[in-house]
Amino acid sequence: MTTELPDVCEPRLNLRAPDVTDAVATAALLVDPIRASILRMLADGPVCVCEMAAALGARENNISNHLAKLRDAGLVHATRHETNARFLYYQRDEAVVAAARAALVDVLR
Amino acid sequence: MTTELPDVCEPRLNLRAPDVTDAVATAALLVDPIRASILRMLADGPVCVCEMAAALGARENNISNHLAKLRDAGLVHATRHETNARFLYYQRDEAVVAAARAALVDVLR
DNA sequence: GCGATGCCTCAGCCCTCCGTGAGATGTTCA
DNA sequence: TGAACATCTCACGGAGGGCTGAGGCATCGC
Repeated sequence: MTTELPDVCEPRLNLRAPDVTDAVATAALLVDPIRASILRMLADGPVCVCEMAAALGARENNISNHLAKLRDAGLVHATRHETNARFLYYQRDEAVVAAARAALVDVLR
Repeated sequence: MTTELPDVCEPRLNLRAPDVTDAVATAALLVDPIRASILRMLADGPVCVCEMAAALGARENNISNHLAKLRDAGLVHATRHETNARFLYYQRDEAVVAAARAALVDVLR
């Protein structure tokens, strides 16, 4: 990459717009503090909805709304607890998370 | 990190909320396609406002509004062209960009 | 079975943010 | 000097997204 300013006085009108759709979609998920906190918490292992609600000081249906968006994006999925199936434990899909991370890093690299 | 579900039937109410303020602030800048495209374009070297407007198909005052937010965040700064001072060339502050990237990666890692 | 618990979905209100237009500043050129 | 250009700032109107409450489904303990 060139850190120099271009010599020409004429603006370059042939510059192409980069493709940032994946990075923007990921940023749209991270822009909410609750969703960002959820993704960070799940980096340390599975967490159930009521645990997230308690840790983040939010109501459970609010957490559930945000989890729906993360689920639709494929970043997380839920499994029921073996001995107490009332609890839904969420965990990340690390392959999708890695792709999302790569898209963000590509913009800021 | 543990990928296993916890054995206890009692939810863990002692989980702490992570600090995601820096990542959220960065995501708030990347969530707009124009700002994300600007940051990606500037990775290849300085670009002036009219060049961004032409490449992205947006009006110059719109680009300028977005550049103001990136400037306030310290991610970019402007220098006038030496031989034609009408043109403002923007470039990234790579130290700030690296910090923003690190904050995002920390949430998704 | 019945109540309590954990979680989900949906509609509604509210707030924030983006694009636009107008006006202002600074620079170049004739 | 005046016109054209490049850019900035601000106020306004509209669209999108978050929080809430109500209602519903599934599971566990008594």
